[in-house]
Amino acid sequence: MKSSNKHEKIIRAAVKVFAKKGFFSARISDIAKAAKVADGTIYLYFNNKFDILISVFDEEIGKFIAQTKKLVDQEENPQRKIEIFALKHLSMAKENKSLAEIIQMELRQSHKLIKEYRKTIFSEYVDIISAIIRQGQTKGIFRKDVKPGIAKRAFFGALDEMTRLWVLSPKPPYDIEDTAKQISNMFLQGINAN
Amino acid sequence: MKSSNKHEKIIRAAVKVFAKKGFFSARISDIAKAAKVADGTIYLYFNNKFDILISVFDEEIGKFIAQTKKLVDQEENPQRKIEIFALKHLSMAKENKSLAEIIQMELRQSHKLIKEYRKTIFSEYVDIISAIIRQGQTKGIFRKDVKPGIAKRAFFGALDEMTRLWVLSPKPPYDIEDTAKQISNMFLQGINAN
DNA sequence: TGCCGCTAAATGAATAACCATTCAGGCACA
DNA sequence: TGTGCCTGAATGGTTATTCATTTAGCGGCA
Repeated sequence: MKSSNKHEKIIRAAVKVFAKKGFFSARISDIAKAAKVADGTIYLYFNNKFDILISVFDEEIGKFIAQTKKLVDQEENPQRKIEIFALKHLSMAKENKSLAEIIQMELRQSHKLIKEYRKTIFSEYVDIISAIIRQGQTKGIFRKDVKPGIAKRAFFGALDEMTRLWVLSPKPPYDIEDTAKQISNMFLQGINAN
Repeated sequence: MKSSNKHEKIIRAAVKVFAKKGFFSARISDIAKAAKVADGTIYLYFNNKFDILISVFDEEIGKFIAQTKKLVDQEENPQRKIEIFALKHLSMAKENKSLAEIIQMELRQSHKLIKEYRKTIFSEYVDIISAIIRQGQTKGIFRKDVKPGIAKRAFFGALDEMTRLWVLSPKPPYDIEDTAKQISNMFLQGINAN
């Protein structure tokens, strides 16, 4: 049995347990049980509880951001790029509900390290949006008086709030694709140059 | 010395301590020290630590929602209503940073009670927006194909994400009124009927 | 006014529970 | 038998909550 195997098993278990209980209420023994290893084994692969959380962020969220970038890069048209981003974001929330839940909850903690972490990793993600906006402004498709720094947050915030709905509800109250279309549509009309 | 005085002192101290450390890392003795009372005194006014958090929500957030409703009701024009809502929301974050911080963090916890709580109190708040949208649709000002349930979340999410920026940054990176105007402007153009 | 006794409020040290982390030993395979 | 991985009970530190004791305020009485 490869050690990497166990590392992964623990990460996967942690995603589930953190999502269900939140970081502080989750016990190491919960994670151990879910991963089917002994409590002590966890400390062979991670330094401490916090380190598990950080690893979840790094490995799972990092993967997702890379995917999104790649998808967006494959498209030329800024408007289509926006639509793709929205759809990818919401699909993630649907397909990986536990991870979405952790992003929702834990990345907003006041813990210093998490705050720093959030700034770094999320800037990278949200800046995908502002890059698209600037590109569209250069091409004359988007209004020039819209500040990319504000617009990117507005768009991300809208998607994030929809995600919250998914996370809180047992069943998706709206269709993912409809929602992505509606949100990006509204946003595109909002920043559309006449 | 009135007992209500002490209740309030504790609540105010709790807002500060929770904002700084987060609910789980905040110690009762921290709150007691900040409120200048003995640890035990807190239990004369609250059942337990969680009860303090809930009271913070009830009393402080409740106050704020009532204010917002009143402001919005005083205006007739749906577009102006939207602008007023945005400005009020962002002003709150600026003027009461600690409270905004707690809303950002704690209302997203996975704790069952908090989840329930969030649903109830936030529906009330966000439904102010959907009511405005419906009103505008009836008047023919807003697009009819926009779903109020989605649009309200998009707008709220945009504001909430800007709030997060305030909360995370030591100094507001954008001017409140500019931001409120930019966000509501973008949103209004986005849902504008032609 | 000054004193006494009573009640409610406040105190903070002691308790008790919880749980992250450690580590002495066990197991399996070469 | 030696090596490396794994185990899970024991440890120790932390902190919410309790409660025996103190303090403050008040009314009645001489």
